[in-house]
Amino acid sequence: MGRSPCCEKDHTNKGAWTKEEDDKLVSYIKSHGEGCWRSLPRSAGLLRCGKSCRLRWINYLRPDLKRGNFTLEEDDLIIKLHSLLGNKWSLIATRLPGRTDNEIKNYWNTHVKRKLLRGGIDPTTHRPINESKAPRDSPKSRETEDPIVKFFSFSPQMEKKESFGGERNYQEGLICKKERVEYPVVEEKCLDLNLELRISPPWQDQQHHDETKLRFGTEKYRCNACRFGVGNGKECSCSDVKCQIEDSTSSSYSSSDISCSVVGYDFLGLNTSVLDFSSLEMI
DNA sequence: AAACTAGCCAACCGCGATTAG
DNA sequence: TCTAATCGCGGTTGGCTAGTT
Repeated sequence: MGRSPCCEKDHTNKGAWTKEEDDKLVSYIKSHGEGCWRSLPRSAGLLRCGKSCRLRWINYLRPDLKRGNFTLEEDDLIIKLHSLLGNKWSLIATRLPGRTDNEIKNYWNTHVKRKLLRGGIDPTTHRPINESKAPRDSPKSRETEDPIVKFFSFSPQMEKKESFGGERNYQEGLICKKERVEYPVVEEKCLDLNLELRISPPWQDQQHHDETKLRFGTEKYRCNACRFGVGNGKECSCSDVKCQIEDSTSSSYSSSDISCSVVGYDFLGLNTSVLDFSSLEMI
């Protein structure tokens, strides 16, 4: 019973990929598309395991990969996302277009981790090292002290009473300037983060963008799932009014004015408007 | 110039979840 | 419903390169 084996392990190459293998893989995927990694090696004439092909494509050959050094913005974003998601590299990668989970993971282990440690930040907890060693007390104190909790302990839709001030503070790690701001605290929200994550790139797939624009004459009419790549595993039909109406994360719109630009999306289980990480102050 | 060390990163390994039969 | 393969992910490793002694 069950499926047939994915590959004959005795007859597969291992180790570094050659230019010829790369070419074969690229040209095969270009003409047949991604998917069915099991049968791909044989079809493409490669003596590789499907798993190996997939890895090579995703981490190295994909045309949309961004090469070169990480920018400061990417750096910050990685730290922020890691503080929220931990070692969920694939999820983090979805927020960094052109970067792969492997690349981010490597970057984290070789650069960011060290940088945080130098600054006295525990890269695992994202808290000052001294504090990380100390036993945690009550949930209440966590709510008031944990910068991550602080960040999510307010609704971004609430009006700011004061503009952000404050200074970058390495020792404090991801210290939110928001502690200086009077925000009504939305109780308990962050203590029980819904980690059924619906997180995805903030960027817009160009083709999708073009198609939508062509259809509506504007990119305005896009559901959140599409706008943010948040599909929740459901098939996207964003160009349909139906889809827009079913967009459960919408906060307010009328049928005559459906605009994703005013609609929130569900990030970490929090209904919120667009989450702008640039508003998070970090190192 | 040679030996050693540290950093980097592509690729492998093993595991859990999902899915085909 | 069960079994086994596939897929995707995170952790780890090994080889290459650059810098230092």
